[in-house]
Amino acid sequence: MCGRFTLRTPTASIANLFEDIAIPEIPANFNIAPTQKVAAVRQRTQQPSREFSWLRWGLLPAWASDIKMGSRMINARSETVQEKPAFRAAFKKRRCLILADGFYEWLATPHGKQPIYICLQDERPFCLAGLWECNSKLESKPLETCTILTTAANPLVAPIHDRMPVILRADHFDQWLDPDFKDADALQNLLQPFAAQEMATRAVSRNVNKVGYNHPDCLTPTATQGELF
DNA sequence: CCAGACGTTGTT
DNA sequence: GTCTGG
DNA sequence: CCAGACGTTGTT
DNA sequence: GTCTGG
Repeated sequence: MCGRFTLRTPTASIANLFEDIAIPEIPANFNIAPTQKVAAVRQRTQQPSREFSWLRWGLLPAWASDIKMGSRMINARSETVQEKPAFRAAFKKRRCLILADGFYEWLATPHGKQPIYICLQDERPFCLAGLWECNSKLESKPLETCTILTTAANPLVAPIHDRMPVILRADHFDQWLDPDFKDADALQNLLQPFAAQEMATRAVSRNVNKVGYNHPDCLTPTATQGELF
């Protein structure tokens, strides 16, 4: 699954992914958690251009009347997302990209939970497949929220966890973002596990949840990586 | 018909 | 909003 | 996902 | 143990 991730790449490099979109300054965050604002790109219906948005992580359907519902909707299974009542409307018309450059999975060991950081081998930023919603029933201002799709773990991640977030290749951005693209099977085909040979894992400091979201020590390698599996 | 759920993960 | 269960 | 709380009453 | 908040 994906319950914590990072976005620490300098904003100028992130902007290179989207030449046509104005990207605001994005502070490095080494520990992005549910309910926080995540950096996203989306395209609204009947509007030609894409836009950058900050979205609250934890999808709250338009009809939800309890904000608690959103904090549990941090992931959507790609295998069932098109049918689930909480996600299917967003899947049809409100798909988005969530900017990231790595994510954490927690490996249970005899000595406790060991955070493992997973990113691309070249550590470049990438996009996670997301959905977004707008809810106006709860607060005076409309609340825009999102969720991250998950899929089966690839062979690199499988020893740590059986699920991983959907990473989209740049040549799939167009279809994923287009609210008028209706081919459900084609969309489903975008949600495959990312190539293991292009990714890397490393055990990192257990202080990831103590040192603070903006602290690079989140990614300090630990010495025990070889003993973990 | 109305009432109530609407989700994922990991663990047992 | 829409489906399921009673 | 993890960390932290997990309660009520009366008074300010 | 389980829920809530971040």
